[in-house]
Amino acid sequence: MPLTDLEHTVLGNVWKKGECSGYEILQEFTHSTAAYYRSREGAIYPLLARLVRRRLLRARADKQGNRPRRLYSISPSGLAALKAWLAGPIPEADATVPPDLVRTRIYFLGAIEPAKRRSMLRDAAKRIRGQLAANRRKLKHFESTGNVFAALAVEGISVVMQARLSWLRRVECSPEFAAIPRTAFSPRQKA
Amino acid sequence: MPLTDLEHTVLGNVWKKGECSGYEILQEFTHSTAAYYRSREGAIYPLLARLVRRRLLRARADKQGNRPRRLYSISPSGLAALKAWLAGPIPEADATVPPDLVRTRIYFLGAIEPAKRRSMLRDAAKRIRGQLAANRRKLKHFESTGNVFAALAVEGISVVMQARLSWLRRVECSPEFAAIPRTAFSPRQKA
DNA sequence: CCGCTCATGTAACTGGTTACATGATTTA
DNA sequence: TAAATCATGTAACCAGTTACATGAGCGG
Repeated sequence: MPLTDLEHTVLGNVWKKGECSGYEILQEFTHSTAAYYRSREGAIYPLLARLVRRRLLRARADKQGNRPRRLYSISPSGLAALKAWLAGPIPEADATVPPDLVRTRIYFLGAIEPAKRRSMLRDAAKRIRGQLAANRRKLKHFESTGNVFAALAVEGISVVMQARLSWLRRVECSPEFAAIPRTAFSPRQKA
Repeated sequence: MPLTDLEHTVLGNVWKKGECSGYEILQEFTHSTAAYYRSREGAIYPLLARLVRRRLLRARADKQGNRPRRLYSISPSGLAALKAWLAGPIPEADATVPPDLVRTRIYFLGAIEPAKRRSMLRDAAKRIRGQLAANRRKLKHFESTGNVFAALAVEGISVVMQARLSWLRRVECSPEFAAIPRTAFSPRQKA
């Protein structure tokens, strides 16, 4: 059975960190700025056990430190699986637009009155700007530590967030955001 | 219990279409360009039944047409739920970066050799360009039918896809895509 | 000694996926 | 008449969520 996206991502994280505890991996996910990756213990610990069972990760007990913990490292077959995922063809689904619940809301925004549409847009833009600020800090950190690929990925986050913002500004200027509300059964109604 | 994102989206679709069959809603999802929304019968039909049970949708049998089918329409409380979702504050998670498996791959791209990195980027860019072309057709369609909010949403897709593409081009120009491969345990190694 | 972080789990649940089943009607 | 599409489901499964449990060490 093929690995899930989350499994590939954990595999990649263990490769990138080198030998590390489950808790460290967990932190990486819970502290992620991207909500998508904020996984919990209930996801990560069983997943690590799964990858060990499949011999993609190796685990050993660490008694050196103060607290007892299990240290994971990637196995040769794990590295092979990671490389296959990275070098293999991009699944068509991974190239489609990522889900965006703000965009989805706008698709249905005709259902509420113009004043509320505008406040919704302002709210969305404000939150996205906040995300962008946090992102810039992250980028600086990765650049200063020479983590080149992480920096490139974070740049990718920034350009997408900026694109979303500039699009929201364009939406705000659209005539529909001052016009009379359009109702469900007269979708062709024009100003 | 609050509605899921998919439930809100279906609710919105029924509002937008007016009275319609489960199959029509299903088509909307299976034919979506965004992989995220490509739900199957097993998701949509039980979901519709759930919304009917919660009185957010109404169902009636249609015997007029050739094939027997159930027609769904949004109820007053359903419309209220939709409006509350649209006008309510954007959850912080919905404002974070959408997941992007291409970006995730790039985060770990140091694991494969430069030649493979480049071919991966070319592959990703090619597929995203294909998506963009399909998108332009959709935009034209919505513009010509006066579906203003759908057109705005599709514009949102376009700007994000273009941002991803321009970012991929920048990544391709980065020195790491010609340099010697970086390994897991010497992440600070520089050209 | 109280609360926080480190550290590892488990048990119940559930939304959505996969895959199958069924039958009628239209189109080639 | 065969294939495609319309149309509606169900049953098994499973990854990930929610929520809880536990205990050790550390800082104030």
